[in-house]
Amino acid sequence: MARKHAADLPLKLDNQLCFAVYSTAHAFNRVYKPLLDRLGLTYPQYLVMLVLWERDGVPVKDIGARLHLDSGTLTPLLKRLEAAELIKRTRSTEDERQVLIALTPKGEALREKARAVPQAILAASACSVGELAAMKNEIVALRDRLNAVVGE
Amino acid sequence: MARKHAADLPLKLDNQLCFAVYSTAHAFNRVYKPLLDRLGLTYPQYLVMLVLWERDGVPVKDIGARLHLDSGTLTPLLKRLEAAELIKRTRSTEDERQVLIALTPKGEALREKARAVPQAILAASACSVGELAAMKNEIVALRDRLNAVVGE
DNA sequence: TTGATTTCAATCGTATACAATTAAATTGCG
DNA sequence: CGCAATTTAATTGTATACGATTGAAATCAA
Repeated sequence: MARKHAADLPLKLDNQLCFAVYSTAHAFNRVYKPLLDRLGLTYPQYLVMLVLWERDGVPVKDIGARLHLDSGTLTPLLKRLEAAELIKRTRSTEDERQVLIALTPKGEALREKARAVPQAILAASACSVGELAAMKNEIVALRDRLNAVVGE
Repeated sequence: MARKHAADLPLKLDNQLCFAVYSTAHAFNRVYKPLLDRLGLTYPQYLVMLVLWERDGVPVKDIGARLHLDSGTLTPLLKRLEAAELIKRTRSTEDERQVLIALTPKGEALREKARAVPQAILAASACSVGELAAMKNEIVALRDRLNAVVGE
């Protein structure tokens, strides 16, 4: 008996970086929710739109590589964006395996309304732009190390 | 025309802290997956077990408050842990609204196997304990500011 | 060039997440 | 006390996530 509690410290929830990241992702989601509701988007749908606003007419694969999502997640999500008339899905003629995702005019137009979102998030985080950028870089570096272990 | 691209920078995926957090949570998940498979747990199930290993016999509400999860998520998750014979769910006699969650001997025993997990994660993150703790504190501070905005 | 391999999206099954509703139990107020 | 308001889990419906499989298309190799 009288075993020291030290051995249990690594198992303490509050000591785990992963839980901090996991719960922060949820906290972000709650902040984004009312903003994205106005755009009629969920957060993953918003991420797909961000990718498309940067570059249009890309195959599903590329979106997946960018967001670390596979076709099992993206196919139904993209069908919902198509049903909302924000994107068009067309089989590539050069490579019939690929489905190319393009913005509709409505999807293009949504970009203007979306500009308000990052500003609101910045305000909610109560940080300077510089602090946010620094934290982002740290987290991305961590993410990349983790991904390297799993093998990309 | 000739509008500067500066206005688009906040909409760039790679500039967004939230995406960094979101994708890091996924990266963690991928690292945890093979470790937790050995325990027969998913990551959210592992989080519930961490809570119970700290304190046993708590109502569903308390677990939800700790993990920021509601009964819609926890009820089916806890039923699966009960089916796996890791926990027992019993209505409280003092307050029949509450369901108390207690570890079974099997659930208690799993704790020993779980000790290997945090070590493996530490190795995968390729950081010192001090760096991880510092990053965790920063992220938790951010999370708490975000939660304050939403109102808890 | 054919045949095996690989690639890509879709599909299926399981497991979170969360909003909204429900039902039962408890609390609190007049 | 007595009833309204609140609390707690469970339920329902929608939307991710991801592993595994499938089928079609493209590539590679012999």
